[in-house]
Amino acid sequence: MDPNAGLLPAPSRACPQPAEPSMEGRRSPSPRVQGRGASFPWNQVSNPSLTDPDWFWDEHIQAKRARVETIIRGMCLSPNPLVLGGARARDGPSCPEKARERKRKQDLPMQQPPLKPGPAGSQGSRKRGPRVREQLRLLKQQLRRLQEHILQAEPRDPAPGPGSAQRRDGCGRPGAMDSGRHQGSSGDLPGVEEHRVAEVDHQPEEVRFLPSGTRALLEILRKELTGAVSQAVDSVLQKEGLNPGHLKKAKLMFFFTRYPSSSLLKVYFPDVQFNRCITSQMIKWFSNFREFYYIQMEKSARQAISDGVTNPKMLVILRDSELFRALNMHYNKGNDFEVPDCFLEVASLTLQEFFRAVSAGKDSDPSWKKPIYKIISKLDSDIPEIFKSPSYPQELLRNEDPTERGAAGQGFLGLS
DNA sequence: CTCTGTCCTG
DNA sequence: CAGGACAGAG
Repeated sequence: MDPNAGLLPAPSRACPQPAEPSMEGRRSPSPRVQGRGASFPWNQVSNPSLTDPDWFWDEHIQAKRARVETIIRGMCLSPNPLVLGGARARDGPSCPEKARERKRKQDLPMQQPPLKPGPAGSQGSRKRGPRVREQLRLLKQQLRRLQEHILQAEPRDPAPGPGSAQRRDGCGRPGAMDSGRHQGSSGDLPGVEEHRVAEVDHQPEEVRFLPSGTRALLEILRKELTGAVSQAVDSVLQKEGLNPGHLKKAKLMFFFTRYPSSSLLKVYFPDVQFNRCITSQMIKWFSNFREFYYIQMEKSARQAISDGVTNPKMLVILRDSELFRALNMHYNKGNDFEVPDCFLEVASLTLQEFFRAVSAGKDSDPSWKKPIYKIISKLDSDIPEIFKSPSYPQELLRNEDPTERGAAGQGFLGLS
């Protein structure tokens, strides 16, 4: 039954954080990086001595090394420092794992506050996705290299003429330390980009006094730091998990399928790494979709009855009806997708079933909706192939603009 | 016991 | 929409 059974590593104890947090946490890392860039030591130097460049050099290298070491130390102590900021708000006893979780950790009272994931080093890294762990490992490695470069340079240049430092450790070549990453990940963070531009174009006076070799090194250091940090932030947040785009897609898929199986979901979300948590979250989405759907149907059916309608066949949902407006607003907010006819047919049928049931007084039975659910569950249609594309709703996401685009029915035609 | 799905709540 | 309780099927 469970396609996941046997595929998942048994010890997957708890689930990665749900999607919601990571969606919103996306903005938080930016200021963090900016802050670091903004407080780089050379911005604070008040009166560099031209006659004693060595002193100057040592002071700043010391300071910089201290910073880097702090970072590295931080990385070692806390395997996941970057996520703690805001992305884990709803982490905790949320996934289906929790039941077993409670069983295993018998030493923990069930009421224990779901706060800390625990001492970072010990159990923190055990459950984390191999992907993230790998990324963090790479980051540590990068920072380590950075530190080594600093240490190499520290014995100071006798006369840091143009290029002397470069020749010694190879740092002079742009990209010597790049070794194939960088790829614009830092550029993805607007704040970082701004800093880079600003500091390159308006180098503080103090920096100009530095020997060119030193300047080059500082430049590289800065790029490495901002690059590495922002890349780490990106990769950690990258959204393993579900993002708003996935939600949007799921809603559109609801027009075709009300009861998608988990295996179907896997096929239509090839970019999602499914695990128990993700799967149940997505199933939950559809459950929520259905809830809204059935509530609307029941409401409409009762309305029709009170309006004096007697023949269920009269109940057909057209694109200009109130019911359609509500549904479209819920599943297709931007009105940027053309609701398929098959959905309207199924919806009309659902409405009629509710009408019949309520008319016949079936609603006195506590489980009177069950038969209706059963009927509707057999009316799923095929989902267009395009939905199998990982980036399908991408184009639609641009129009996420909340500033209304004409209510129901009109926006689409009106704007085309 | 696990997986799904519903219901109710925030 | 997420959490959590709960029910039913397997």
